[in-house]
Amino acid sequence: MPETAHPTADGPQITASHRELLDQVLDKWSLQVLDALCERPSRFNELRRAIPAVTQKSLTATLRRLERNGMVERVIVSSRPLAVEYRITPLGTTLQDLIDALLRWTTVTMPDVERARARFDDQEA
Amino acid sequence: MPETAHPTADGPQITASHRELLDQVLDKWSLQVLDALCERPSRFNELRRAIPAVTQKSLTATLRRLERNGMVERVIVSSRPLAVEYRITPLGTTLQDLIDALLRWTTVTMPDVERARARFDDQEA
DNA sequence: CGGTATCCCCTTTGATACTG
DNA sequence: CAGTATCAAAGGGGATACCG
Repeated sequence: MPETAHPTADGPQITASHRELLDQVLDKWSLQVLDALCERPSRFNELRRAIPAVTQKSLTATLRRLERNGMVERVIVSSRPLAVEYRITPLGTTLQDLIDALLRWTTVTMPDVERARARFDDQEA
Repeated sequence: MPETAHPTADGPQITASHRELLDQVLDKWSLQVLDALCERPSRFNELRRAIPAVTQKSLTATLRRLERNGMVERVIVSSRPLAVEYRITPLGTTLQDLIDALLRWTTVTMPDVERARARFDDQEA
C-alpha cells in the first residue's frame, strides 16, 4: 500500500495526474465549450458567439487543451478562405455525461447551498 | 426560453451561479479535504498532515468556503486549549459520490487521454 | 492549537494589435 | 476566418509574523 493511501479508502485515489486532468477539462471555459460542441460541431467564431464572455486567447487555449486531451477534434474543412470545425470526440461525450451529472447536482442542491450560505453569512454579521 | 438556452439542450444549463458553486467545491484542495473528511472527522492540523502540500492560508480558505456552502461542519469540541473538529455534512457526502465518479472516470479514460496527448505532442514536433 | 494579517510574487486573464 | 504576439492588470498562493 502506498504511503499516501487512505487506510479505509473506498474510492479511487486522488493522484496529481488525475487532478491535473480534471483541472484541464472541468474549468470554466471547457464546460461551456464541451456543452456547445455537444449540440453541434462549430467553427471558431461560432463558439465565440455562443460563449460571449470568452476572449480569443482563452478560447484558443481551451480548444488546444481539450484537443490535446482527446476531448475535441479539430477538422480543417477547406483551405479557402480557411475554415476550421471543432467536434466533440467519443471520449468527450463520456465526459459530457459527467458534466451533466455535476450540473444536475448543482441544480438539485442549490437550494440547500443557498440556505447554508445565508446561515453562514448571517452569523458573520 | 432564456436567450442563452441551447435550442436542443438535453441537459441542465450552465449558469454563472452553478459554475461558481462547482468552482468552489471542486478545486484542488477541496477534493482532498472532502476526501479526508469522508474518512473521518479531523482537526485542523490533522488535515494539514493529511495534505502536506497545503498551506495554512489555503486550508483555512478551503474549509471556510466548504463550510459556507454547507459541505463541511465546524465543531468546537472544547475551549481548553481550543479544539476544532471538521466533519463532512450529508450534503457533502452527496458531492463525494460525484467526486468518486469523476475520479473513476479519470482512471478509466487516462490511457486514452495519454494516447491522445502523445499523438498531439508528436505532430507538434 | 487554530487561526488572522501582511507582504510579495507570479501565474493566469484581458485588451490590443497584427498575420496567414 | 482563425488565429499569434505582446503588454498591462489582477488575483490567487506562498512565506512570514503575530494573536486568542
